[in-house]
Amino acid sequence: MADDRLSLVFSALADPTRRDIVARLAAGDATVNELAAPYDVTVQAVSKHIKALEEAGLVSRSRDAQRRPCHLEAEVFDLMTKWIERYRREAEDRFRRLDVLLEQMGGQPATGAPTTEAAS
Amino acid sequence: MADDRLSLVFSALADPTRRDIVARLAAGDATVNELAAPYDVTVQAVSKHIKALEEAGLVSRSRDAQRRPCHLEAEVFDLMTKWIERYRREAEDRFRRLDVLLEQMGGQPATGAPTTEAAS
DNA sequence: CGCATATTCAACCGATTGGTTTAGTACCCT
DNA sequence: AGGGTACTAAACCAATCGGTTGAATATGCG
Repeated sequence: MADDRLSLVFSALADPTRRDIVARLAAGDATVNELAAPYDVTVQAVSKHIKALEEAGLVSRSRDAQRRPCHLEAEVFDLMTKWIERYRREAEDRFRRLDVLLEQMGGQPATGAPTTEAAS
Repeated sequence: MADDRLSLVFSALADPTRRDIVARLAAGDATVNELAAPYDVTVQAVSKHIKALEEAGLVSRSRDAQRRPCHLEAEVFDLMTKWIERYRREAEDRFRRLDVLLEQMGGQPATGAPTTEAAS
């Protein structure tokens, strides 16, 4: 797998267990054991998932005795949203131009054309 | 790999070549051959990439003689942004509450606190 | 110290991935 | 019909993934 930041983030979130971990961390920091509890896989497997999230920059960890509390680094989400929004906007602009063109040609407007507050 | 929609979309975008294909499709529809041209992999490999994007719902295809023009379905991006924004918001709200709490306790405000127009 | 708890490391396993080559299908043109 | 172009399917391969078990490390507690 490519090791650039965006690839790491996307592939970290491609796994439902890891997305669930992120969702739970959004509600508050938690230790590996706490995070592992709800799943029916071993704590080692969860430890690996957390490591993947950490390498993607989505999670950071501190130390509290033998515990390693995990903390969600939500800023990394920006990297994704920026990428997504950029191309979504391009695609929608293009669609809108096409729509205008079709109207000028006297045809029906294209169906499902995104509006200015597209896909809120 | 999990086959729920969100997993398919995230893992489709975890590959830099596929992200590049999406970026190029945002500028306009293109055929498999056109898309494959810039990369130094075989057209079959690109065909597979496009299939992955298609299965994630990011790309649709029509038919034009022997050509199969690819079209970006930007609406699917919403699925991701919704997921991302939800947990980012939760995490930031939590961070802000902590920040307020620290101030009430007379300490320094936490550093790097997200503002209301967080990480623009 | 000795033991329990929390976490990681290492080795292994089957499934999946991204790539290849080779072959097949679909369509146009003469 | 025959041949070229665009694309997909199939079989294969090395690398990675998500999981396991078992052992190691780090810390707190009596």
